[in-house]
Amino acid sequence: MTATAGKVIVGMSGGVDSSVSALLLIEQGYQVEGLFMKNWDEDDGTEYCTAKDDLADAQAVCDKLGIRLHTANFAAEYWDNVFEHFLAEYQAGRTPNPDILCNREIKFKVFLEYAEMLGADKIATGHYVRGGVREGRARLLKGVDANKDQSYFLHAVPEAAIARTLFPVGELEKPEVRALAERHGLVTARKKDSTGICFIGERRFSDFLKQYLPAQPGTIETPEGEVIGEHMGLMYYTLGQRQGLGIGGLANHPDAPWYVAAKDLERNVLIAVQGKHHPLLYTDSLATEAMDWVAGEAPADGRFTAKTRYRQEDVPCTLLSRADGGVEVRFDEPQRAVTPGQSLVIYDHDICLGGGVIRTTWNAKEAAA
RNA sequence: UGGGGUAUAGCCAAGUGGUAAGGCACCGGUUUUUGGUAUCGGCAUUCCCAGGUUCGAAUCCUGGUACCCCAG
Repeated sequence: MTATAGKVIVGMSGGVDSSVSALLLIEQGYQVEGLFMKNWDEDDGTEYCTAKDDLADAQAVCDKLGIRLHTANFAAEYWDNVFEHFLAEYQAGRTPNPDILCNREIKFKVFLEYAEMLGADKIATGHYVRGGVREGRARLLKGVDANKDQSYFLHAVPEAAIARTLFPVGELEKPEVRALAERHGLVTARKKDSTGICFIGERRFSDFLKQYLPAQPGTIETPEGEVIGEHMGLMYYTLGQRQGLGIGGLANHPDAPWYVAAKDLERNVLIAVQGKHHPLLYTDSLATEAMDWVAGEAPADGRFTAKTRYRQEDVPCTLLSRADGGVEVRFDEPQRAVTPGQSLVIYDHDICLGGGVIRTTWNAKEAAA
């Protein structure tokens, strides 16, 4: 068994999922080594120095499992291939998802190449997805734990990389993962799930962005043009957002909270509407930039389900491919706050087919009426 | 300087003698490998100020102050 299983390098983040991934691979007979990546060099003091703790945890787990832990710093690649694009998107008024790019450009590219250099046959990560090859083509499936499924973040990873990656925890429910870690005495067993941008961590978001993008204050207005507040810069807000608008009670307006409905870049005006379900927050159609298809090519036009953001149910839609590599999608029901810059990800039941960045949205129903 | 009105938390706002609703905003926790959403909790010993009546006042009385409206 050991002779055929091969060498796997696991991306160890210092969290419970990658810890258990390493554990499972060892049990499966692989020759396992770990690799801890540091892809963000702190420049703002000691407040967010969690990377050190994470490394210590990863090391402790590897020691416990009796495997070697490598470390690598891909901060330069991260900055050039992920962060600069992230800033450019915000600058343009969109809301990017850096972790999707991070997976494609760092974890499943730079890391994969580095692992191959170390002699690995395959890599592994702690993502809640299932990989596999069928009829010669790689496939990406949702994780077994529907609540933790992370296929949304991996839809842009190329077929060849998926084919060389193992996702041990994708077959498990999160509670099982924690129980396994507990049973094997791994220090990460009860560690809180990490959140925030991968490798950067949790931040006060607009403060974080302000370090890179200068403030450009303007007014907040209702769709009718009534000025109801001031914003610090359109790039600090996203569609559907409630917190941070600072709009208190207004005479002659109801008690409901205000949400961002649109950005008027020409006038530098943020358009806000009142009530979580205001019609202007909903659209039923969208068009994307060029798509990334897991299997390398687009499926036939037709009926699928899709997500417009992480952790939302995928909902029924009709897909139409365009000649430029993008797609147009029409949802059966209008969707709330579909946001340019975020990604549309297409599913066929449990199969993640691929996705692309949302470029524009509109309402087909209104247009037809 | 004639008349009328209003003054309650950052904002909107209930409360007209019985010991300060509610909403928004904000802050904190939870959820979450983006942003956001959602959810839970916190948030006026005090009602423009000073006196007075009363067992008891944001609520009644007196005197100030500020703002608004109408009329000049």
